[in-house]
Amino acid sequence: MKLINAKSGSANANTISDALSQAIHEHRLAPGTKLGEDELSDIYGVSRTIVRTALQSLAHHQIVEIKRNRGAFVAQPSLAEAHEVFEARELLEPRTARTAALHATPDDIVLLQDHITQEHAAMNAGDRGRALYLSGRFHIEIARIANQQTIADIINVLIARSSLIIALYWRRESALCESQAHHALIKAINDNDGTRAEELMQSHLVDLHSALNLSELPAVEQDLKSMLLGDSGR
Amino acid sequence: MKLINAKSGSANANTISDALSQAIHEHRLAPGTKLGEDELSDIYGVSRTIVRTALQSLAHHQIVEIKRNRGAFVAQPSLAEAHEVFEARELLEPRTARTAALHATPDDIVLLQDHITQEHAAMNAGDRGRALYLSGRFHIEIARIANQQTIADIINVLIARSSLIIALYWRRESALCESQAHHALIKAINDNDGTRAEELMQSHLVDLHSALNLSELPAVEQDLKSMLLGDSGR
DNA sequence: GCGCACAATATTGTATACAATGTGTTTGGG
DNA sequence: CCCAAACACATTGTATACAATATTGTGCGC
Repeated sequence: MKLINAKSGSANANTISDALSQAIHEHRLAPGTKLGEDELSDIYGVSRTIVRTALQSLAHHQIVEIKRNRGAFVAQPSLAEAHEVFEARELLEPRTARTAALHATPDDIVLLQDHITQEHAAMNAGDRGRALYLSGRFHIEIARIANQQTIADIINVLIARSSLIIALYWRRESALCESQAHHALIKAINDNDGTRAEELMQSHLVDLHSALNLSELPAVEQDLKSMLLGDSGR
Repeated sequence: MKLINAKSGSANANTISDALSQAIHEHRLAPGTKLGEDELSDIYGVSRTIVRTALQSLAHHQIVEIKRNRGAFVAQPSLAEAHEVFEARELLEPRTARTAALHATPDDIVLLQDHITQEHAAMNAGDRGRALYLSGRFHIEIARIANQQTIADIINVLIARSSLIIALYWRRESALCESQAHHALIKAINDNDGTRAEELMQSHLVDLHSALNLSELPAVEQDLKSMLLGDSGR
């Protein structure tokens, strides 16, 4: 496992959980990956106490699963969870986008456009993981603009889980071109057109949701089992 | 501080956080109360390690605030947070109630009616705290019936925070008679009337939200300060 | 050679010891 | 008598030692 920000000697629980969270979000850590405590405490130069705090924090966000006496693993959301996450986002985000459109200041617009620019740059640089991370941040930014910190926190968690869901269930056929939808959203927000912003966000989320593969995929830990059971060629 | 379930010797982090959570929900622990680690580890007969895990869990749910080098305190949501929490609930719960109405089985109805009965019993017994706790569980139960575990988890957190908000900002004039609204909701759900369930939940939440005191209350910890500054009489 | 039981190892769970920080008290000076 | 600085105390933060559990490896019997 290779992680950035692995400075030795001066990391606290937040920096570790943030680093892991970002790594997961950018698909540098795949679902099912074991996150050993000793391993992480070596990497970050802190005791297991701190590492455990960080892992518990990630577990609360449901992007890490802690199995008793087995350790921490990057979560593998089930297909049911995947649908639930997007359904929750569809309840929260459209109305929040409406509010954001009514509250947005010129500075906010600049910030959002900056996001898009970076997103585009990452995409052109071939760094799909970073583009995905940035597109998630875009959604959180909208909740912040709506002056709804509580909803922003909830969306933050849902987006982290969405990243795992995309890693597991994304259909390769459908291209992940979020920047177009985001661009349209910025325009609606800039025009203070709440209704349009709400509609755009709604359809954007429906698009994402419908681009998921409907068939249940085998979990990484289950891969071995299913392969040994003979269906390796499928 | 006096807490139930204080068995010595066999508690894990979950039992402690659940006990504290319930105590907070039932208003046996007031906002601002200091939750000392040694104190809790004595009460539950475990080391501070376990207590800290429990407190961190509650902090993630935002019903406990951990101040670095100062300790853990029962959270004191600001008025802005209070509004945000109810706005989030208004986005999530009505639509979820609709789904529940369409999914509910006869067993579910029985379970909900059971809830109401207990709620009523607690109210008659003068145990307002327990009635409040049960009424919260009622809302979570609806999300469960809607087959939306993710949303149920979110609502669970929001309701815990709502309990703190009620403790801080409730107007005494307005009676807290939720069982009527809940009764009407059960009827709509029993009739599989999704639209009506959604409407009822919406108005129920608006009622709760509008029953908050609009003026910011002084935080408990600030009481001392403001008294020492001379405005003791206000 | 195969399967099961047992032992060795590695990893996590818990408790405790020590360090760091904040709080309250006491004492000295004005 | 009041204020301030320094000290003592209490509490939290972190690291480490030990215990419990799961996993892996080995050897014995069949």
